[in-house]
Amino acid sequence: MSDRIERKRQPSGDDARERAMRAAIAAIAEKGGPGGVRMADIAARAGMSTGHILYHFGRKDRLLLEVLAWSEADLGARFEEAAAGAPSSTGKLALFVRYYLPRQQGDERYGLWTHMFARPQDEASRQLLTDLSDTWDARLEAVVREGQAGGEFTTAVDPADFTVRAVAMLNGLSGDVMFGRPRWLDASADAFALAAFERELRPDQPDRPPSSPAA
Amino acid sequence: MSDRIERKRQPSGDDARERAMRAAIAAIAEKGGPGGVRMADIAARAGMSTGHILYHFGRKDRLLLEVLAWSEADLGARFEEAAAGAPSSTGKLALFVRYYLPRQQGDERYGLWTHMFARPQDEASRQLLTDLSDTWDARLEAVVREGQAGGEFTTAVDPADFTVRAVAMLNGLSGDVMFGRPRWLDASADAFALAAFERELRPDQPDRPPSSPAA
Amino acid sequence: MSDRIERKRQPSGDDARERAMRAAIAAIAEKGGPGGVRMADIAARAGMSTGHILYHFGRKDRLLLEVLAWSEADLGARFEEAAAGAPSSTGKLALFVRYYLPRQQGDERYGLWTHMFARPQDEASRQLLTDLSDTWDARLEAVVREGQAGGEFTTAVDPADFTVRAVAMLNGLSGDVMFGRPRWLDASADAFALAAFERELRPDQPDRPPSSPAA
Amino acid sequence: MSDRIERKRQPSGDDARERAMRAAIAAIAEKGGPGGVRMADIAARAGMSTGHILYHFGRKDRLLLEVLAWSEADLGARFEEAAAGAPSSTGKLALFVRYYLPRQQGDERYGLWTHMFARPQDEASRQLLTDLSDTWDARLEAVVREGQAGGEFTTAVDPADFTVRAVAMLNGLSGDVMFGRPRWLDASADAFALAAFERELRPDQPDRPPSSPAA
DNA sequence: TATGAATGAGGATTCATTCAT
DNA sequence: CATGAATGAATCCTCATTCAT
Repeated sequence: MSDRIERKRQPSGDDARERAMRAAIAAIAEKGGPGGVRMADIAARAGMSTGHILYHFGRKDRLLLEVLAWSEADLGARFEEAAAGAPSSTGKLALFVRYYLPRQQGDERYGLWTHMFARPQDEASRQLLTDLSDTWDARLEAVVREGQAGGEFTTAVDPADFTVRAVAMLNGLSGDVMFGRPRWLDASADAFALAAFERELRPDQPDRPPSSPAA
Repeated sequence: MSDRIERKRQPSGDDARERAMRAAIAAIAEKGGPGGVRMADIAARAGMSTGHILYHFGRKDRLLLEVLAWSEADLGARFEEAAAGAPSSTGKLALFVRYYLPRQQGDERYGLWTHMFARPQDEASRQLLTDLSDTWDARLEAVVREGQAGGEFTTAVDPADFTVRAVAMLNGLSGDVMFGRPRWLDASADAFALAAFERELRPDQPDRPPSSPAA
Repeated sequence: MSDRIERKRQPSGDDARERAMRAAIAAIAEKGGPGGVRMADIAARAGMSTGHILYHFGRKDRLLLEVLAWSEADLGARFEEAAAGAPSSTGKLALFVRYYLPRQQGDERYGLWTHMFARPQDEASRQLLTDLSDTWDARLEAVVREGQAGGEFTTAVDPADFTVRAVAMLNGLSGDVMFGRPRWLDASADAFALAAFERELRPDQPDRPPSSPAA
Repeated sequence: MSDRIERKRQPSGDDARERAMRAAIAAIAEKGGPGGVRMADIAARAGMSTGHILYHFGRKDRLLLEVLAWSEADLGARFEEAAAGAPSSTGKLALFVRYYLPRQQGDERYGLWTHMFARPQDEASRQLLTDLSDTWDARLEAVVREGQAGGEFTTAVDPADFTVRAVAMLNGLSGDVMFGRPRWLDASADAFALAAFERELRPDQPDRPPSSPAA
């Protein structure tokens, strides 16, 4: 994917790369978005010079892109590990929602996504972004198929179609959560989404009432 | 709502205000987003000085916010007019989708939304943004309720809950479309969304197959 | 020539333009060349902000170009005024040499010339530079033709050809003088050039010996 | 001369030095001047690290200076070899002009000269530059003297004086050619200069008309 | 010799915003 | 209302040079 991926864990310089990325994430969280972060903020946190950071990443947007890819890869791995230990597909579905939605208003991932999505990218970056998105799609679709195969989920739902709708909804919900839409201040977007998914995938379950926030 | 709304159609200065807003919309479309637009671009297009524009709007973000409110109000009005002439609730649903989703990659509305959502706003602005969103929610919910009342849509669906899910999905889809996610290059996000909504609201209809892009 | 020329002497802003140009000349002289001058130096000297200077000139090189044009126009005017008062063509020739050659090692004109000549310019700038050069050529050629018409100079010399050679030589000499080539430390490049020109244009004059520095 | 000159052709490191210098020349030609060339460009072309290049040359300007000296020495040697085989002094004169003037707009020598002349140098560098210039002067003067001794050139011309004038003119012409002064786009600066020199050194020759570009 | 990571000063340029007129 | 001159903070990025290995 990224042309740096295969160089990970190189003796010396990759330590610097990783430190820079960690610093960037922290700085973004603190400043409330990638736009508010200056290279100097990141450099200061990482304990290196801006020049050194640029030496590794070339330009700010490239750093941001790599940070996004890196943190998404990390989150994805953690999701998969958690999912591997889940007892049921329903459990995996719940984990997907939990890992995918932003945890809080300051969540740095979402800001990174919108920042990168917002501005025109070179083709390689667009591809990376697309790959990142597709990977999450694939994870969800796999959960659905597995649930169907195991008889947990109805086969009346087309997994691919469901996935597109579900991820789109999750993305939309993410925006609301990040903005602090009042609705999600006292209700859980997590629970809301999960309930909706379950109603569709497990229609015969004892009826949960439609979740509250919409009321 | 906005402290300017009530001054609309006032004799003189509103002409300038409107010219500025139209210019802003055009400039945003041309530059591909509010971030790429300078006050000077807008001023040039509007045929006035930047100073004059700021005289009316105070600061750039305020202008942008008013532009968003203004263009959403306009779009909403056009939707309602169109919906009023639609023969069925299903038709209104289709119109909602059509008006709500961005028409194309350069659509200036979406950029405006994400721009405003992205950065910390004063409370008044947050409220305006929330109102704007809520208004669209209300429009969709009204369509659903009307369809249920008329027997067109199933009453098994909770209108409020459906609305939240539907709008979230539409928002997520908007992001994909604006980014140019390959999936929506050859398939219609409009049709995809509409099909999904109809399957849920009119479950007994002759089965449409799940729409293609997800396949 | 410059698209600003006609706006000279405008009430307010042109004062700023001129102040900026004067400041630039002084700064260049002090720092020993345009390369060593920062916008901030110029701004400080002019008593304005760098932003204000860029507001008028757009970018550093444009400022430098206008400074060159402005100072050359001024020097040219002063030459022409002096020449008008000269009793003979020989006198005018001497004045040409005196005005054209750099007066000293720190002369800001020459640095400006080489700076602008050195880097790739847009077509408009190239044209301006060419015009500036051509104007000096024309001045010298006029002196020669006048001298021939008045019988002071031999008509055996082709004025256009002579001019090209003479100006080229003067340019080459300028480089030597600015570099501080030892030869011109104790001898006068002025006198050397003038003697050469006179030998060619007034061949029957009592023989001056070839000027010393070449010895 | 240079404190490195005597180490030339030393076993190991001189290979690296020479590779670096060749790379520098190529890079300068490509980037259109020494200013546009980064150490990294040179290093990449030479297949070594910037660190290694600096290890050999200490600083960029020093490298540039050595490149100039090296390429001038080479050019001078080639001129002398060619001149040795020329049948007449007139032929040698033509060769001098041909070797001395820049061959084309991108000629890397001229850019190097002006780059080094432009900025303040330490005394050793100034001396080297002066020596380099003087060497060319001496070459031309020798040709003139030889032509006079052989009866080819008139003895009415003082060789030293002529040389100073001729080289200055050639330098001035070089600037014009490098800038792309329109005059020399369709006419040959070579021919123009040579004609002028011949008219002076061989006054009784069947009259060539003054060369065209000046017309 | 050779590398390349690391530095850090340097500097132009951008633009929203202010304000005198 | 309207202008546009003036501000000046904000910041990315460049690149020669150093230095530990």
